[in-house]
Amino acid sequence: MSAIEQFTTEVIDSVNKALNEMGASDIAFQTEVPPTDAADLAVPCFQMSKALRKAPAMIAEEIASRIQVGGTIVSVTPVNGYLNFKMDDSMLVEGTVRDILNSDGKYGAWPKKGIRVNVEHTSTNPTGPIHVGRARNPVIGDTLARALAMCGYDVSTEYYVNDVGKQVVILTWGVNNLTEEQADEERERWAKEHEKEGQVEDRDKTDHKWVAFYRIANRMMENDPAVKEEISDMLRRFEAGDQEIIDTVRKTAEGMLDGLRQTLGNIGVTLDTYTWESRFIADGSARDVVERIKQCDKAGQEENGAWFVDLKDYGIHGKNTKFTFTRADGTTLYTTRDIAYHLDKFKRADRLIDVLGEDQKLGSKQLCCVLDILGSERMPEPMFYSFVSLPEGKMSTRRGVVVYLDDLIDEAVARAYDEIKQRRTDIPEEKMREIANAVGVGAIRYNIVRVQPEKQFVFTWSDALNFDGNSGPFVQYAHARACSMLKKAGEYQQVVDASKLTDAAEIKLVKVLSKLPEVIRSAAEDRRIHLLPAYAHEVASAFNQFYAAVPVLTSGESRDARITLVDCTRIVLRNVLNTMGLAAPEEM
RNA sequence: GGGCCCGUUGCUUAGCUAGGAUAUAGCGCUGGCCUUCUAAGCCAGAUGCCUGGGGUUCGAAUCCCCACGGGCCCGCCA
Repeated sequence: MSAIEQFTTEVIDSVNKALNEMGASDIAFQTEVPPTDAADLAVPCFQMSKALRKAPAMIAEEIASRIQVGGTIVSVTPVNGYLNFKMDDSMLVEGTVRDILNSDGKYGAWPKKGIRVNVEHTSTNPTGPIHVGRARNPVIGDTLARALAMCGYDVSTEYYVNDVGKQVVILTWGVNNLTEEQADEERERWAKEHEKEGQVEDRDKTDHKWVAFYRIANRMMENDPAVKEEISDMLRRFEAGDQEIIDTVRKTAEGMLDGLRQTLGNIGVTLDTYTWESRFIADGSARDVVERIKQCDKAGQEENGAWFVDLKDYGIHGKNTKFTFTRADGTTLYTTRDIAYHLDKFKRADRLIDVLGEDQKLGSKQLCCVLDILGSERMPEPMFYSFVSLPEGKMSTRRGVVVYLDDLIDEAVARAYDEIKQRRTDIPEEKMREIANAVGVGAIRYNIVRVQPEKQFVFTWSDALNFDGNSGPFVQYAHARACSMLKKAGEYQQVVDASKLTDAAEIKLVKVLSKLPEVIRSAAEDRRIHLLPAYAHEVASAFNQFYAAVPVLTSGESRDARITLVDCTRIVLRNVLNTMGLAAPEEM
């Protein structure tokens, strides 16, 4: 048990004991971390007021008078109806420092739970590069997955690749029927049209190279009846299960995915499994879903050959209650396959989390309804994020109002490189590149997770490239600073001695360090991953204050204890950074 | 027309699920700090009718209702 947990337990026990003596044993109360420094933990007495028929202030006084300090509790004072408890600093310091040193890389982590969680994220259609709007998805998904792993879950991550349907078929037609010359022309035309946005499409990556084909194909389909017929024919053959077409489309999607995967890798996101949508057509499981729904009595209804389920009993309103799961020609729909996909995922994991754009809310709810109709006891847990827009409006690849993630990465890394180049002359070029990469990518990821997913997000370059204050680089810098001090320290004795760490800045720092396990728990269990950057900033900030307040390497008899504290801070910073998917550079 | 989400200072943001003590931080702004260990830093200061209106409560940024403003959804698309 950590020092803080011990303290909390003792506070609860002592209040319970006092209430017991007062003849009120069953009264519920809460503990909270007070906003003032006057206390480490507080118990508000307002709720007890009714049952005890006394004013909160009086209750607080009476309870306080019955509590004998001891153990980790060093004082208890009644203030305005609150019981303010102070914790013994030396126990906090020694307990926390010992925990951190013993656990090291595992500090903040929780014991294995033996529960498998599958996190599906990103899953963008393989028809073009990832733009910063969609970038919220991999960053949120990957961070959540890391937090869950720290929290003791067995985590797997998964990308659902959409290789079925009109979009990819159009792209496939373009890639296979258009020439490089046509694509070059298109790129030139596009570049001219979007000159002021500075958009280049000369990247040697499939996702960027192939958008030109995609755009031409879309245009031709609208204007050229012959092309339209050709594509429609491909679609028909695809749905009929023509293996040749299915394979060709799959190949295109795979090519596209190569580019997307590179981009994801560049921001530190790798996924364990890529599941192809076409699989659920090929293995017949989508068909099975159709048959199973049809057989549920209250469920399947037919209308002009197409089948649907009426969901009005599920709290769905208006015209959304009609959920169609087959076309008139008997073929399945995206959502039907998605049901098959979720049933498949349930075989592989105990809990499923889907990271989805807010446009998927209705679809996700309908999916859950149908799973319920099919008798599933488990449900996927969706996590939604709102869209990112640009100051000039909604992001749209077609209108060219878009910032590609690759461009953002390049820009951020370049800025980080300039920054290092300015301040350091002693680091070899290759090392500088490596640090610039860590810092640039860190700034991007941090900037995305720091905002609650459900909030709307307006992308600005100045925010995304912020390296100060509440930013990734700020935290990374604190880590690098700690590493640098440890390097300079040379020989020292690792000590756990609270009598040598008594400065207010030291106590404050230790208090902050002691919170990591609870932050990890809440980030994972409550899916509040934005707590991670907030906490990381708190640690870095407390460390910087400590750094300014107290000399470390030249501090005589406190030297070893302080260096040990620096090492603890280094461990905590590195662990939070890793949980957020940010690199922890040792120098910057 | 129906439904879901968001609305905190010049800008961005925490707190809201479990209502309580002076509402959290960052950017920007003003003024200080590099002969202590990395100034991507530290210190001090100014800035808020928590969108508006009702209600519940001893007490509301937090819960309920109604407006207003912004986003998203309502295909035999994916």
